[in-house]
Amino acid sequence: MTSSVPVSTAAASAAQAKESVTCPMDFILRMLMGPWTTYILYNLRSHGPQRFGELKRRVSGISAKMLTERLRTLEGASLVKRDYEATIPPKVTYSLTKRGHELDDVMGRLAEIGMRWETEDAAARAARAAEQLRAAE
Amino acid sequence: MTSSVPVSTAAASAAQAKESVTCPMDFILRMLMGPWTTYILYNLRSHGPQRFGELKRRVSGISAKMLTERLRTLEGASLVKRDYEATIPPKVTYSLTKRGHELDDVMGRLAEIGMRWETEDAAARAARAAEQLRAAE
DNA sequence: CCGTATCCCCGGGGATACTG
DNA sequence: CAGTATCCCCGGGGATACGG
Repeated sequence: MTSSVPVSTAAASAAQAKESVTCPMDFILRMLMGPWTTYILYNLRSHGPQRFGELKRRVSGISAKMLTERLRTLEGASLVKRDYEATIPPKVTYSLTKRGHELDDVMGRLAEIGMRWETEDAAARAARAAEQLRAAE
Repeated sequence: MTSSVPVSTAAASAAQAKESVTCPMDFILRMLMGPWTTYILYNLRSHGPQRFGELKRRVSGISAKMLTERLRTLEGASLVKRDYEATIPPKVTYSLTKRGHELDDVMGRLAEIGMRWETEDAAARAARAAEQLRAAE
């Protein structure tokens, strides 16, 4: 998700709405589609609540600016919770909200489908390669 | 999804892989996350196979360049099928592949969750507004 | 440690014009 | 009709430096 992941422009969304061809899952996908979002949610799921720096280290390559922006967005969508402890040094912990966990089974299904396709594609490639060899003989 | 939706950069993906914190659903989400992608899949689902111009009209606001690029990507991922008839004028029809339809139930679930959240949020806003009024009296 | 502020650059994507 | 080619511009996002 390094590239920009502008999902759709506001103008486009407006246009969609006008045409009343609105997509019910657009809102939620627009969220998931954000750059780095899946990595963030995935890490919060698999490693549990964690601090900003921890998360930043795990989602390798992300900039602080980007991570902050994504977390704020997810927070705004009530998918992620931010816990601030005003100790010195300060300690901020992020975790999935109840709503965030509602995506668990969908995420699981997507992961399952993704993995199945991956193996199917690998098998197809292997079959093609074998065919190539056979033809070459 | 008007904005650019570069999901993650190749570098980021590579970094992820290196850290072996790979997300199994990343591939598939990277696909769904592409700009306009959901609109396209949604339209192909609800209106069935259709021609380029038809699709372009429905996904209002999208440019020909973008639509072409997205369709090529979806084709490459075997989610969409392209049928070309060399008549004059030429006729090109796009439709979901079998694999494309494998996303149907996940899409359905996402749509359901999205709509539920929408109504929940609307209710919450209404409650808040009512509270405001009550406080103002 | 957890951010925000500033700067700057690159390329994504729209508009237009043109071809098969 | 279904694209491709060209141009051009805007802002997304990284790097750096700094504040709470």
